[in-house]
Amino acid sequence: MRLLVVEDEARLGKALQRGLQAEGFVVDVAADGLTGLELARHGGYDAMILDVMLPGLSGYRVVRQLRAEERWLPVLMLSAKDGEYDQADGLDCGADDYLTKPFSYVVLLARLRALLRRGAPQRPAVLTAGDLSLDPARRRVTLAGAEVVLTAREFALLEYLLRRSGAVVSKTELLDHVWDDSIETAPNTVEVYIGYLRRKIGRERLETVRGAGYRLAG
Amino acid sequence: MRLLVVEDEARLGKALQRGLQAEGFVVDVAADGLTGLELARHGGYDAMILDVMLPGLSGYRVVRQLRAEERWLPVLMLSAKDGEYDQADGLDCGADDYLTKPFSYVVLLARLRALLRRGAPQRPAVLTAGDLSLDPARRRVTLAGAEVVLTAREFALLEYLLRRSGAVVSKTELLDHVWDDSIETAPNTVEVYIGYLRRKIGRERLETVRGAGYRLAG
DNA sequence: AGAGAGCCTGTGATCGCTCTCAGCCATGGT
DNA sequence: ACCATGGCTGAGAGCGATCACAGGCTCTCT
Repeated sequence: MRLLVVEDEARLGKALQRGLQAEGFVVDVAADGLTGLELARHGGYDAMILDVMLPGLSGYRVVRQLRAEERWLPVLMLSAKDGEYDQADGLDCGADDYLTKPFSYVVLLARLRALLRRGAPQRPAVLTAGDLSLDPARRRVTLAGAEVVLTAREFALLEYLLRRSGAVVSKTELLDHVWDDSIETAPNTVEVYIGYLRRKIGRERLETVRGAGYRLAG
Repeated sequence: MRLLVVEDEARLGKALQRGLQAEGFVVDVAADGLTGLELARHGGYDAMILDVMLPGLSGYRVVRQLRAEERWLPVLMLSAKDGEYDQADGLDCGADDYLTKPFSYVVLLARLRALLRRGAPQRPAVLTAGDLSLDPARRRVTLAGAEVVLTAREFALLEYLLRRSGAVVSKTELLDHVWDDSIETAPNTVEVYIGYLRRKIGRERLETVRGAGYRLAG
């Protein structure tokens, strides 16, 4: 784990660096806001410990700037100010945690661990096959970059086919998984919706396997 | 946003509930560790405020159990113990933040906001989508720089949609997270409020996905 | 107590989606 | 080449989702 410590008070900076290195972290130290910001931008750190009172650029500004640039590395703020509004301001600027000096080293470590634990959020998978892609969360389908508008049923059908992309899927299987009341629904319904899909995503991508079902080009 | 408060001291629990509801949160309160754990498992909350000293099952155990079950909802711990090792223990059990009683309400709110931010896929202090921006801390919404005045419910709805910006959000999900008594409230209510929002922020920004829900232009 | 704001429900109209039906077409076996 | 089987498609009926409007209820502030 790589950490960036931005702290102008040399002694504290050194102490932090040594202590954190002893815990197995790789630690760089910057002594002012501007170099801190620059390093945070391009240093590839896993988290940042940021003093508020800095020469040049305050800690508040550093976080705000980082967040404005859509950089989301975890930031733990350090400050001598312990007023409730100072703390709230720091957090509302985009910091993830806030510690007031003097702080306990044990607490700093625990909070740092908590921050690192909450790593990058996993993004939901996007299903693709060739130039076709489907995003289940956004309910969006694109074909060679262009958006394709599908109805709810068409979407559900395509999603199922994409999950089995390349395999032959029978009409009964589709009725079971894409339609609610598979007994009541005629197999012809599937054929109809396959037809709709073909019109929207292109005929050649969705193959008929006579007597067996359908196959989406994988 | 749905919150779960687990606190056995009835007066503090009530006070928290009232205060947080005034901020637009949907808040449930549990008075002991076991019901708290059960609710956290299946309640679909966005975050949890958890007292350490609880009858039956301590707060430490509740978090540990939740994490063991791979449930990652953000947890803010409350405790009267302010020893550095108590704090470190709480965080190392899997809590995301730790506040010692007595705490400042302003700080609690700021830390809660930071926690919710961190849980979201993206985590700016101010939520934006295009020329629309919403500041949870200041309760302000601006559209292309001009302030938009929203009622409490409209604000909560927009905030939730913004946090899921780009994704399709179903009416039931909205009822769960933005409304208190989701069973008692008709889906039509959501439709009505979507209508209000559209009038205020512009029709084109808030798309209907028929049969699925609504999507805020991301 | 009264006024006003905000919140929710009920109703009716509209419109898009879903599915059925009936007939046509394609395929492959004889 | 012919037939049987299975697949495809255009048209349309019905239904369910969505939306807007209006009215009633409940709080809060004066």
